[in-house]
Amino acid sequence: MTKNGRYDVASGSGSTGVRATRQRAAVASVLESVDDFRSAQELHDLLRHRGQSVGLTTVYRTLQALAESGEVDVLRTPDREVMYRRCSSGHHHHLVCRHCGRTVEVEGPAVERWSSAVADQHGFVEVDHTLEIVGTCGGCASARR
Amino acid sequence: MTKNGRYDVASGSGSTGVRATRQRAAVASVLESVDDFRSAQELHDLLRHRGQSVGLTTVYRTLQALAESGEVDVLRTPDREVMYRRCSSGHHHHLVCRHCGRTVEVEGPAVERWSSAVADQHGFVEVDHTLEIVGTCGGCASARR
DNA sequence: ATGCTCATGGGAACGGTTTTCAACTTCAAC
DNA sequence: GTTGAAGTTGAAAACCGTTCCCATGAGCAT
Repeated sequence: MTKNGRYDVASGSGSTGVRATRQRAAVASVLESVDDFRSAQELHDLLRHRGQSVGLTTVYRTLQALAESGEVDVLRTPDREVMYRRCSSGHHHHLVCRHCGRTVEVEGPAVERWSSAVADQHGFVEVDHTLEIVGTCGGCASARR
Repeated sequence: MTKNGRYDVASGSGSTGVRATRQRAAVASVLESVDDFRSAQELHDLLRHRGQSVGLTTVYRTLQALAESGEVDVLRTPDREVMYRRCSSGHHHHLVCRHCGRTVEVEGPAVERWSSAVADQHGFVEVDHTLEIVGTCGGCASARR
């Protein structure tokens, strides 16, 4: 929520060649202002309407970087679009409303244990998993009744 | 494994306008002959090499139909490709090798219970979920050691 | 201020998937 | 067996999210 022109992105190190730019700050800030999953293109549009235009290419690059460093969560919609959302650190899953996109982060220690047990049983190693729960949230359910 | 030209696809009804064609039989049969996930394009190639060419468009259409009717499972790779695999009926999840694609179907009643409980807790209804476990299978693990 | 290096962004390229549409099959009815 | 209505096919073009190219621009240590 910085009001002036100041910003700081990944304010750390100084040795690794990662630079603080207006664009990265803008992407980080727009992510901060929404709390559901958004596609790169939607974020690009939001930025334009805010008067903080950032090239689409840059939006993609920045989101990828953020995803890689674990600062945003990634979700793939059925229509092959990738959605992003700032997230809390640590491993978690999502409960997403299929209508409005409302998202709740949930943890499932039991699931973690179960999946590694199953993998083990079948001789799989370096196991990873994806789990997303989609449904209709309370609001949307009453709205469309 | 029909040796002659005969085939039958969705041999039923007769009233709903769905027809038995060489192409649909070919797609069904190639799916029968593989047991890992394959992309539409891979299946299209396999068919060509078998001398049972089917247009790519038709392969896509047929796979979509099969997926819709629950006769094949669908998986989306990180690189936005959709993979298909014939599957057993009923709800299940997959343990997939990230290197060779080897796939094991697994069931997780605990996961089902957990996810619907979580959804309930947050007021979500009509809940669905996706869970895929990816890892390196025993074979690939030793091969790349 | 300078310069080295990294970052940006418009436009072209990519690639999986879907659409278009005219020619072709299937199959129920005769 | 023929016919004809309706479903099916497939080559090529369109689609569309994403990535690449590369000339220009901007951070930051000096």
